[in-house]
Amino acid sequence: MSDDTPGTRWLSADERQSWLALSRTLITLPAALDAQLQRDAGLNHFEYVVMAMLSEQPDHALPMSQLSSVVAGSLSRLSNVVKRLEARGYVRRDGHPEDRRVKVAHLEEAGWQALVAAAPGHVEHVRHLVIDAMRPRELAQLRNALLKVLDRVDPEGRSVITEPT
Amino acid sequence: MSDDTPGTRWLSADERQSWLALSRTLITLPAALDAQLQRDAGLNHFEYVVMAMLSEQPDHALPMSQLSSVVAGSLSRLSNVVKRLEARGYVRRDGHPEDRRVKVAHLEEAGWQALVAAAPGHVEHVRHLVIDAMRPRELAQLRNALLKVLDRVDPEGRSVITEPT
DNA sequence: CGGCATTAGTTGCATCTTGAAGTTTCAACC
DNA sequence: GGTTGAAACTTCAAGATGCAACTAATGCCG
Repeated sequence: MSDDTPGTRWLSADERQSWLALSRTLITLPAALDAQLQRDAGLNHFEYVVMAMLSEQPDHALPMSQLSSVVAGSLSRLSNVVKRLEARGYVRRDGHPEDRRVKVAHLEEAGWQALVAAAPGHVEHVRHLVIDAMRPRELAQLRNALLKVLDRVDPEGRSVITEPT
Repeated sequence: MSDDTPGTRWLSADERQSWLALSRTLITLPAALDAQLQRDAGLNHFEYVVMAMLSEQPDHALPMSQLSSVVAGSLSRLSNVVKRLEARGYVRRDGHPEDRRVKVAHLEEAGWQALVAAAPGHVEHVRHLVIDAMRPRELAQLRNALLKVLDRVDPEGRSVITEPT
């Protein structure tokens, strides 16, 4: 890129390399995750995350908008996904007794089963692609850096992710 | 997740936090990039990357399949995108004189102009979300970790990205 | 109470992506 | 030199996403 716009702070060679690595990861990794899950479990990554987050709630349930924060997706996207999962019998949507605007997504038994069936292969894959690809030290550094990015992307930071120890 | 499958090495708490941070980034950051570029330049991130990579070639041109490696996207996806860019007059596809199977994507003047117009805002945004969000040291660590991931995701490693210095 | 802004969620539409299948060209092999 | 296999692309149908518009319920404020 040319540097004829004095007002813009272009990236240094090092910064550019880092950005390219991240940019490439954003294009490549989701495709790899989707492919494995789709092939082995008939789910895409986002669907998996939605069910996984539900499964970690004490009662396997969460209102739609809270769920959308937890999975970091738009409410619109979540609504579509939950509709699909509901059609497969993986999830149910109940009304909320105290606030009739709220719909509570509830993981069904079949959804739990699908999750349990998909989890080992998925974890295996994640381990292979990320966790086992580097030393614990480097993994911690990765988390540290990504948390700073997430803080910029979503300043509200309703992230469930805790600070590194 | 339950640990009743002895054969699976589940993630430790630390590993899980790191994976969640990455997973969340994969969902969140592309949306942020697309939103800015779409709003300010009428391009999505992938379209931008395609034109940017073309612009960095000596002759502003590259065969489709080589381009698809450089941008790390599938050939099918690239074909669709280039067709759109061609319809806007941003790119042209020429035949290759020595191998008639090959189509060479060529960045047009209008595409170059669009890129030059979009770049400052995009770089600004990338700086804000990633580069300026952390210290140079941490940025280097981020790159180091992501390169290891990329090595697993695409073992062929036709990446143009060089090793950290 | 009556209106007004806000919150929760869904949906329609236009766009994008993917995966499979098809075309054309080249290379290799006997 | 024909056949077979692979490579380079494109295309099409099916599914996924985002945005904006919409409904509906709640909260608030005078």
